[in-house]
Amino acid sequence: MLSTYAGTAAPRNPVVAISPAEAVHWLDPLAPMGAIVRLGRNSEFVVQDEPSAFCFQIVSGCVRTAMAMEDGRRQIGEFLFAGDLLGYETDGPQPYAASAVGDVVLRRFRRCAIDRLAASDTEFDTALRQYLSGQLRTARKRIALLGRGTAGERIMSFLREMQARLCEGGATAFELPIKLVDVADYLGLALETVCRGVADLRKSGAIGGSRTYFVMPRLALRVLH
Amino acid sequence: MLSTYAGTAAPRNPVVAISPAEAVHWLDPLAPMGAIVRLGRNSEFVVQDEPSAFCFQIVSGCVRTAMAMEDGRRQIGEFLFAGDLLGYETDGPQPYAASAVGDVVLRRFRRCAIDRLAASDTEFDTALRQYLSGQLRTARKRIALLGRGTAGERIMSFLREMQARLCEGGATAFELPIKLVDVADYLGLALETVCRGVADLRKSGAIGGSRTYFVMPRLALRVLH
DNA sequence: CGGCCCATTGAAGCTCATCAAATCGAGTGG
DNA sequence: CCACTCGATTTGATGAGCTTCAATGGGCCG
Repeated sequence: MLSTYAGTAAPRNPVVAISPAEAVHWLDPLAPMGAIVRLGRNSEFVVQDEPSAFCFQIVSGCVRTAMAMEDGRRQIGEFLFAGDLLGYETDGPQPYAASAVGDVVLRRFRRCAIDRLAASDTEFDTALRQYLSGQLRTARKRIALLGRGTAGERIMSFLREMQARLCEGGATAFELPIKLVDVADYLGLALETVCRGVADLRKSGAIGGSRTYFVMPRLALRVLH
Repeated sequence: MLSTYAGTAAPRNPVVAISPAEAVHWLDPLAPMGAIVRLGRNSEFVVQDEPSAFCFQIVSGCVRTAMAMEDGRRQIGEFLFAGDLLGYETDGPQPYAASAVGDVVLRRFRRCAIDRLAASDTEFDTALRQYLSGQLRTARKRIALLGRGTAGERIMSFLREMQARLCEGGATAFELPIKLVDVADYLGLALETVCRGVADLRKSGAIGGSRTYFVMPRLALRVLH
């Protein structure tokens, strides 16, 4: 596992779009220093409680971070998609493990390479800071969701997130590449609760589609932001 | 409210301690640009959903950030104490309001002043990045706690946090300056649940003290990290 | 001494977790 | 093409943990 190739691939989901076709990503300047890594479904490439000198940019596919407790409880920290950066913020034992949800392609960097580039490249430095700020805002929204949101709200919020990540432009339909177990551990719910919640949303007409296919309504009607 | 003075005060709870007596904080280089603000109990100085051009360093006292929903539910994002920085990560409408728990003294900066200093001072830039990374790690621990922790675990985790913030050196006893309502909204619980949880911890001997006074045991025995 | 804020305790109900079993769908091999 | 298998989703029944509502008690300040 964790095979390494020399090569590049154009990252999707750019933060800065210069032109519709040729997307520029803030991590691009770092690309030459990155090794491409290809992983199969469920392979774990960051181990909980062990230090890791690496960060990863998702090139394609979906990655999850997960914190496990001794008694089997599990919390998923985030799902990452093409363009996202993983593992920068923790130097030392990693509180969350990271693994591939499906097949993924990653670009691997040493953490210090990022720090070094930040020290010399002001633009990159700003982008990194904005990235961290954004992650922090996102994490805090999730704190409110997990602290005070009902099961239905958590599920709807999750689906909106996925819509934002998985739909091109203003599209509203997507195929969810994530299993219910993972969704449940992401939302702090039981798998059955998620299943029932989704069924309820479908029966009430709040969303459309069936099984792993979702059709979201246009407007964000009162979904905990 | 929100009166402003020119003046300085030595920040407690430094991130970098050069000598025991003369503590140096990473925000110190910014101090000359900051205005001192004194606020009374419960005064709100950042309003939810409204933009704010300012960041604040807590000089003394305790501050809370809170997100409120239309139906009265409320989530507290964090409690901040002397030395902490608030409000850097969000430029634009603030998802969380900020208010004083008791009387507080703050130092106020423009957000752009921080960015400007970061661009010119490498050491400060690094410290800022480490600060953001630390906040992110903290927020993600909280996500696991709120997603999967029981009431008892949340409460114990909160008390440990407070011990870390409020106790000098290795002390284990502290007076909690925060009301149960706020603790409840911080932990995503009902205030009665917090009250009962604390009572249970006391009855079982897991902690000591009474009312707002807490005596923690020495070792961290299985408290969700 | 009275009023107020907050902590505390009790009782009842609801949401969600847990346990168990049925069903579905995608492969896989005969 | 169909039977079989395995992983995943779905549905049902029951119960635990937490919330909610209500009332009491305790400390502090005017």
